[in-house]
Amino acid sequence: MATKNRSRDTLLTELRAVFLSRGYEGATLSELARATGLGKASLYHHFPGGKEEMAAVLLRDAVARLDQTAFARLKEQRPAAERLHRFIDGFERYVDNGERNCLVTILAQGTIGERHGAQIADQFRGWRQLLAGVFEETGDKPKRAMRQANALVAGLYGYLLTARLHQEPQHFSRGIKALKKNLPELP
Amino acid sequence: MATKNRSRDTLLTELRAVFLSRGYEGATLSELARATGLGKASLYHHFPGGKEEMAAVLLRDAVARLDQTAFARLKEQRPAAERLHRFIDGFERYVDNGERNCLVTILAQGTIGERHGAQIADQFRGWRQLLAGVFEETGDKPKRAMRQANALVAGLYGYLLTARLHQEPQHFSRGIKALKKNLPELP
DNA sequence: GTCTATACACCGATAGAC
DNA sequence: GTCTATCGGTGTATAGAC
Repeated sequence: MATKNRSRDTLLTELRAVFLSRGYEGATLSELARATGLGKASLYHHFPGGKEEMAAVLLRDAVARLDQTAFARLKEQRPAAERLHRFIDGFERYVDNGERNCLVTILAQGTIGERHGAQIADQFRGWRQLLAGVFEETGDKPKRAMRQANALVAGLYGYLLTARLHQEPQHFSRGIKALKKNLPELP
Repeated sequence: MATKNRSRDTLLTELRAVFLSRGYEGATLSELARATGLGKASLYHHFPGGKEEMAAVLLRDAVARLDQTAFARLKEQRPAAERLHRFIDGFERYVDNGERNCLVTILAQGTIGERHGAQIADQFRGWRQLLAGVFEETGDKPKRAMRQANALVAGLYGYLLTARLHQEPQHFSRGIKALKKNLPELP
């Protein structure tokens, strides 16, 4: 499994880079082929559905990565406050300290967003529930826990976006530090 | 299909809608023509530089609107805390209570972002300085004032982005309410 | 100012050899 | 699995009549 998936993982990594920097509509088959070192026809061997299938696969993959790298940490066997910190650390790693964007937000626009927007929304609502539950464990009442969950996710994505607008990757790291300060203290 | 006597503002409004929903690369001349009711060739009369000029004009226009509608309120002759509230209200209006996206963030990606990213970054750094100055007036020390400025802008854009991810426009309004609670109290 | 008609490059996608 | 060659369609952009 690991051997078989290694080359496909490499392929996905190269394709992901193109979609991240160009968006779905901006990513052309020529550029995708060049980035992978394959011919255009070869890409259709791996993705018979063409560009749209590539994006769909990468979207599912990005959601899985975000879940495993960040949100899954909220379910570990640890004190709630510690889980929150580890979640933020995971998100930081997912976006490579603010230097990489989140592919889910890129693909949530335009054609792909229209097709998979409902699924994305369901996923984020689930994550929000999970996060709010952890805040409740720290002592927050349900309503406040939900507000805290919303504020945290909005903060993470907001700093990521404004770091790009400012063209200052450090902006993200500093923001994340501030978000952590607002969290319940570690035991 | 719309009115025959269209002003330039009307034209820009129709073009803006297309770029907002499709992005720069996704907006085609055919769709831009259809949205305006003009032929493709007629668009080149108004924008000799074609699609790229349309985007450049709309980007400048969006920056000006954001400045006038939101950030300019930070310079009014009022108590600092009141100016902060009015700034947030202005931003809310700029994005139509979370139902419209900010064109600057849309065009900051892809081709246009590569060409105008430095200008956009300068603009946002200026706005950040302005905002931090107002926080200083409310009693914050420079370092904290800057953090507050960053947190506020990240919050505004973060709630705007996550509202779209959740497909819940109300998510934005609730988030804005929370942001206001963290502000210095009104006199 | 707006139109019709058109140029021509590139798009996504397929056929078929190897 | 990868390639070369090529398809039909659409993209941006222009020419020129009205």
